[in-house]
This record gives sequence, C-alpha cells and structure tokens, in this order.
Amino acid sequence: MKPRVAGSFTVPCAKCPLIANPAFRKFTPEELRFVQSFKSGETIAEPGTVFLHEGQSSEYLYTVLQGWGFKSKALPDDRRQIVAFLLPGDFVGLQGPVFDEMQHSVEALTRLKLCMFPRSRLWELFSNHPGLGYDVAWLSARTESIADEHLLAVGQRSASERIAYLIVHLFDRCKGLQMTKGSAFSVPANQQHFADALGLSLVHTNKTLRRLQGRGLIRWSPGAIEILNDRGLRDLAGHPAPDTRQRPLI
Amino acid sequence: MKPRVAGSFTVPCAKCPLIANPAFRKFTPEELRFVQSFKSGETIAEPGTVFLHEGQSSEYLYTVLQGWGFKSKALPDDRRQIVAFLLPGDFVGLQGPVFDEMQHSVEALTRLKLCMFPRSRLWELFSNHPGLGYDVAWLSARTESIADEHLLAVGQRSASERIAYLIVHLFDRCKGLQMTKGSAFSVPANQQHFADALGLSLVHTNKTLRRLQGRGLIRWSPGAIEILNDRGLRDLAGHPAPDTRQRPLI
DNA sequence: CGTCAGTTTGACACGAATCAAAGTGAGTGG
DNA sequence: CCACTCACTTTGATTCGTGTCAAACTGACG
Repeated sequence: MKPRVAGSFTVPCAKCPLIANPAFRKFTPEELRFVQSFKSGETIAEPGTVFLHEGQSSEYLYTVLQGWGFKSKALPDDRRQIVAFLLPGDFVGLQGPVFDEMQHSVEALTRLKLCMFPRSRLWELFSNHPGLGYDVAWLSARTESIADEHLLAVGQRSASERIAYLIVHLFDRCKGLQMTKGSAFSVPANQQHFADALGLSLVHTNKTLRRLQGRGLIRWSPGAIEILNDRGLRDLAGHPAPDTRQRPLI
Repeated sequence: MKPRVAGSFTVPCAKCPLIANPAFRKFTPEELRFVQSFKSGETIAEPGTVFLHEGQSSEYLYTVLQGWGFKSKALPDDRRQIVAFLLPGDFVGLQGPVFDEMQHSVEALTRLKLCMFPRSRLWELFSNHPGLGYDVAWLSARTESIADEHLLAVGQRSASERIAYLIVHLFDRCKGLQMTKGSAFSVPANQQHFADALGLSLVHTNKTLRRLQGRGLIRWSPGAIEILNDRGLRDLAGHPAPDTRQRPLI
C-alpha cells in the first residue's frame, strides 16, 4: 500500500497545530525552515489500515499529526504484540534507516494524519541541524524508555495491574497533549487491542476490566475511559509520575 | 556509588579492542580524535555491582568495553524486570540526558569494563560530528528494536518459546562479537536472571530449561550454554535471522 | 566438613487461557 | 419501523500453564 500524498491539503509547518501545543518545544526559525523543506507531504491512513508493514522497507519517516495508531509485531502464527500506541507528535520509522526493513507494523486506530519525511534526507538533518539530530535521538530514547516500562508491565504485573498501568499511561500521555476532558478521555482501541498490548487474552481482559469497574476505579465504555479513582488506579498501576516537560518534535 | 575512574589504565581509542572487532564500523580519523577527547576515562564494575541506579541521574554515558551486564526496572515491591542484557559495544545512559534521571538500573554480571563520556559534552558530539550523532540515534533505534522483540517474546510466547528465544538472541549477539566457540558460548547469567528477563518464575524457568535439554535442543551448565539443535531451537523461538551488518560504536 | 549460591524436584494452588454462547448497540435494508 | 447483521462486549464452565511452597541436591570454596 503506497502512502497517498495529500499534497494539496498540506499544512505549512508554521501553522502546524502540534507546534502550538504546549507539550512541544518550539523550533528556531532556521529549524522551522528546514523541517518545512524536509517535509515532503502528508498522508492519511483510515482506521484499520496498516500503513507500514513489518519486513518491508519504508521510504519515509512519519510524524503523527492527528489521531491514534499502534505499532505491533507478529509471530509466525497469528499471535501479535502491540508494542506501542502512537499519539500526535510521535515519530515513526527510524528503524527503517537502521535496519533496511521495518521491524514492526503500524496500523491506524482512528483516521490518522501523518507528516512524511524522506528518509534519504535524514542524514542532511543530522549534518545541517545538529539540534534536530539531537531531538531525533531524544525521541528515540524516549520511545525506548516507554518500551521498557511496557516490558516491566507485561513481564511482572498481574492482569489488573497491567490494565491499570496501561490506562494511566495512556491517560497521562493524552493529558500532556490536552486530549483529555477532566478525568475522562477518548480511547479508540477495543478490548482486543488492550489484550494484544498487555499479553492477555480477550476474555480475561474483559473480566479484569469489569472487575476494575466494579471496584470503582474506572469506567470503560467503547471508545472512552473515565478514571473514577485516580489515586487507587495509580497505586494499583505502580506507575511513576509522568514526564511533563516539553519534548521535541520533528 | 561513584564510578571509579581508572585513568592510568585507560586504553587509547585507537587501540580499542572493539574497533578492531569486525562487528563495528570504523571511525574516520577525525571521529577517532573526537571520541578520544570525548572519553573521560574508564571504569570497572565488579560482578553484582549496580553502577547506575533507576531514579538517580548519571553524569556519564558509557560504552561497554568488556563483559556482561543488564538493565533492569523494579516495581515498588521486589519484582524486577531485566529489560536488556548488555554486551561489548552497547551504549548506556542516553536516557540520562533525556529524562533527568535514569529510568533503569544497570548491574554488572561479570567484571565490566566501561568507557565513560561526560554527558555534558553530548551536545558537542551532535554539533561537531553529525556522523556520530547519527550513530547515537542509530544505536538508540537498535536498542528499541531489541526491546520490542523482547516485548513480543514476553507478551506472546510460552515459557519454552521464551527461553529458546532468549538463548538464540544472546547467541546471535555473541556470535556477531566473536564471543562464541562453535555452538557453545559463555553466559554469565543464572536461571534467576533468565526468569527476571522473561517474566517467569525461577522454578518454572528451571523446569522448562531441563525440558529443552531433555528434547536435545540445548545444554545448560552454570555459566555456559551449548546449542545442540540449532534448527529446532530457532523454530521454537520463532526468531528472525540476526542482523549481521556492521554497526556503529561510540 | 560446613556453608553458600545456584540448581533441581515434587506437590499443590491459582491466575489466566480456552471454549461456548449470549447480550448489546449501531448501522443497514426491506 | 422492524428485522437483520456485524463488531464488540459480557458471562459461565472448564482446562491448563505457570506460580508458589517446601525441600533436597550439587559443587565450589574456606
């Protein structure tokens, strides 16, 4: 599936809604100019579309502009592991330049709007704009840290702790992006996605979710989650406070 | 625990045994000069020593010169997850600059020799040597990819598959570093370490290991593993072929 | 010979997977 | 406006893999 370039609808970087978002640090004028020239277009992925395939190479790097997605890896049979959820500002595809082929697939959960950058010019970014190069490394280290946290959850936590962790994790990320409404936020993932992310079966995920709801910690409705007892949920999750500092954007 | 700087025993980068190792790409003369100046010393960590602590900040970045170690994260109780094993050439501490504090601990399995680089000069690396900046990002993306693979194993594979995967993974990495002897290699980790890395209990790890041995796939002896049936073990692991291309070194 | 870390074994309990089936609600077409 | 479908959620019964508990074994070392 070739990414379709929505050239005519491209937003100029200066007006990028993400730059306006206080979660991200601001570009210098030179950086902005470069990023604008680096950006070769935008693309849209409809919900359910797999737009990067494990094992294939990708000509582009992407920044999520809008919407939710996830990265996953599959086993030879039909088991799959969701290794990360993608939210606005997330940078995808770095593994392309490193290994020649993608090590994971990326699928859209909602309609996903993405900025495209030709990987052939990544070197230019490092060489002409070391600040941006540093940012790329920064983002990569952040992703790695999230993956480690996820690994801790899947390897050591019980089912209810895992679910509590994932909810808190997603909530905190959404909150940083101002995508929450009070203690509720929209989560365009279903219970199967939660199960695949946490290494649980669908049935057990459902039962655990209901039990958390029974304990008055959360309310799950298809498409949205509300946190009813923040303190209790975080205690159960055993999750550290989120990092609220500004982060870079490419 | 402050790192002890073994200044007088410092190896000049030009004679670094890792550079000679064909697993790594060679530095240009300028890069070599910079790396030499960037390196502020060496340190030794004795087996069992935790030399980077989750939650503390680290003044240095490290490259493993010699020996084995591991990165781990702990839960409020005594559960812990080993998120990665460290082998020569691995670069640690990038998360230091990103978050102000380390997100994981690092412990030595054998006597560990490490190169120290002051994180305060990381910016200089990116700005004066974009090639090295690119390499830092490359290494970070590689680590992330290994973490994802690990997550797939812990989240989706059965106990015997996980153990097969870990053995194959470690074997392939060691082989790339020419640290194997035929189908055997030394693994200075005990069964508790395997258990902590794979999200299994010690007892079940032991039983599974014995079963793999019973099936003629491997031979475990304290400190070393021999692969008796490479094909069978890899089939069980469902693990992709290793990446054998040269990789960068900092 | 005693100690200690690491390994091994057996009995049992429990959390999570699996199997099977029904419930819900949005969307569609008659 | 009422069937009908389809994706998703929910529940109960049962099985199975893995954890836990308890104890013995092994080999290195002092």
